Amino acid sequence: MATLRDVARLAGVSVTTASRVLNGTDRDHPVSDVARAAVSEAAATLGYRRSAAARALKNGHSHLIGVISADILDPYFAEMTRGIEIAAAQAGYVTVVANANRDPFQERSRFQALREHGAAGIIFCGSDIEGAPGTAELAREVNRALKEGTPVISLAPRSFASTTIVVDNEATAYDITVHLLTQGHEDIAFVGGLPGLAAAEMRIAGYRRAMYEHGKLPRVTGHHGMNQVTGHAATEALLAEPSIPDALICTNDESAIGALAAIWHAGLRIPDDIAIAGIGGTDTGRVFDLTSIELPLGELGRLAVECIVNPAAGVPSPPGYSIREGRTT
Amino acid sequence: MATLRDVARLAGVSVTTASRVLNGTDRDHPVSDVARAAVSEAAATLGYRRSAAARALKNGHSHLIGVISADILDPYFAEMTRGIEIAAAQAGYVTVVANANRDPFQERSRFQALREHGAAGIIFCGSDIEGAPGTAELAREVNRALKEGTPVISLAPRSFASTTIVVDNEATAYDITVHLLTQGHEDIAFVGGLPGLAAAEMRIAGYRRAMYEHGKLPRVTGHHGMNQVTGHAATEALLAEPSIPDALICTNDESAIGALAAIWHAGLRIPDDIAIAGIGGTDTGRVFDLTSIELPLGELGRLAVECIVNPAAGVPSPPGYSIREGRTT
DNA sequence: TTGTAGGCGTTATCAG
DNA sequence: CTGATAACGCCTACAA
Repeated sequence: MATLRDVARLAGVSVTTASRVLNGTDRDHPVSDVARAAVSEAAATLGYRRSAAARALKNGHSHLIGVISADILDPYFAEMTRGIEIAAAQAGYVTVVANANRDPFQERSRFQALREHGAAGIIFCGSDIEGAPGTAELAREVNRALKEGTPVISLAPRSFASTTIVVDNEATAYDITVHLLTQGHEDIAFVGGLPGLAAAEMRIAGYRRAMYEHGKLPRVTGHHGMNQVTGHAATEALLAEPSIPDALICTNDESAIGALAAIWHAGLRIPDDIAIAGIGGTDTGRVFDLTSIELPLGELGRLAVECIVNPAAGVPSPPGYSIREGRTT
Repeated sequence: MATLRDVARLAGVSVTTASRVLNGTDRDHPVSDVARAAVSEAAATLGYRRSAAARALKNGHSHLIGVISADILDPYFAEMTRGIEIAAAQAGYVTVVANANRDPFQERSRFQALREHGAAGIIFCGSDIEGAPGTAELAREVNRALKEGTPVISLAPRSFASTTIVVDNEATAYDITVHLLTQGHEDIAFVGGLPGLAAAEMRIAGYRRAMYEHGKLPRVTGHHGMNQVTGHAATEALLAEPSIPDALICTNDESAIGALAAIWHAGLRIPDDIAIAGIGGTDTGRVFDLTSIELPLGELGRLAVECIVNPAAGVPSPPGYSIREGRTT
């Protein structure tokens, strides 16, 4: 690999000058046109590429943004990640993605790896499970990072302290529930979630509040998963019960798609026999024209990157959401 | 941040000894138990974290594996990426993900960024479009990397030279087509693809070959997209035509899901009115019990990592595939 | 078994 | 406008 030294030598200037040209630092440290030209040409002929490692060593941090995702396969998080990646690339950063399965130990080891690599900031996608083993250790690690000046952003409710950019989970579920209630649905079941998972529990709380306020009895089922497979299974079980609900509110779009598949497989009509609504607003939901709470997933990612790249700007307030009325309700 | 020097000082040993303990290099360079203990303790109390930047600078490459994905939202590529991430983490590498939209210019700039960061290897997920502008520049860049010893792996047919691990796209489409044909379907249409996109064109070729061999007329539609939305649109258009086929083979599972949604929306029955098959074997397909060619996506990712982490082992032969018979045919 | 010293490629500082 | 030089944190010959 050609180094800055090589370029400087070939251009007949000092490494300092070469560095200034190649970094556009020639604002404050002017460089003659002839020198600039020589450096550019030398760099081109040598195929010079700067070393991120050396710069990171010098500057104390790299242009890396770390993402710790609960599940990179879940479109909900994938859309966030995509938003992060796009914004990061625009700002000249590259995105490091880690899969952590909501396991605090995995999260911590990935977090440490990211820190070792001098990440400029680390973003958590996905909330945590109350009291899960390893939570305290992770919190300690996050705390240290914060203390040392590395921004940590959470795009979901988390039990450790960090910059948080989230939409109000309780409110989303409340709103969608009220929406179905005013459409005339009476027996609305909630499908999906994970015991202790903050975001899911908040959604259930919102659902419950809406139901109580309208004098209906809440009914939470399939509280053991957040993906298509678990949504499918939970709905199948539900359909086998003596009384089936006339509408389903699912903890997220993925569960809703699973529910939709199950209802379709059972030969029932949507929404005539059972209506379905999700929370998320992912593309998959859109193709099935799923009624859902549309969350600005990519935008959340973009905002997180903003916080890292330009910390001075302060914490942005989370963007709003809206109800997308599809033909599943 | 505590440095190796600090740890050594606190432990009362030299940096060399500290380094040896902290890297497990004390195999070839034995360290006394007391020194080892002192170093470990010092590291712990100081909260020592090694600097990936410094190591990368010293070693000439970092423990980063780059992934350039056509679309990180597409489960097909996301499953590959997940496989890569898991294998990489196991080997002590972190995964850098870049989204490139099948645009050679974007691919090139991401590729360069990855190289600047000293990636140990770079993996391409998704094939390329014949003659797309920028292809030559990207090829040149890839060539340089190869020449300088950076492994480049392609998990899809690509026009530049690189280590390639792909299943036979032509054969997969041929097989699934024959499968439907022997089930008695006569008028089978092919849905989806992108003009010039290598993987898609190969699948179409396989479909054509099977149809010709069975004396049927091929019919390719919706040749302008590979995702759920385009699959949905193409199928809607198809259903509006005077004669509708009795089966659909979709270029990938995503298109197939889109097709399924369209047929469902149209009120037709699957497979009675129209059968559907995909190619991919992603989880979403599984939930809808889609008949599909099951590709070992995660495994492909794992193999790519293998190539990078352990180049001496040589290029693995691509794993096989199988037909998954669902209830959509 | 332990330590010393040089250098990886960059950039900031300071001196022309 | 230009350049010499000193770090940044780590690894590893080489020496003891």
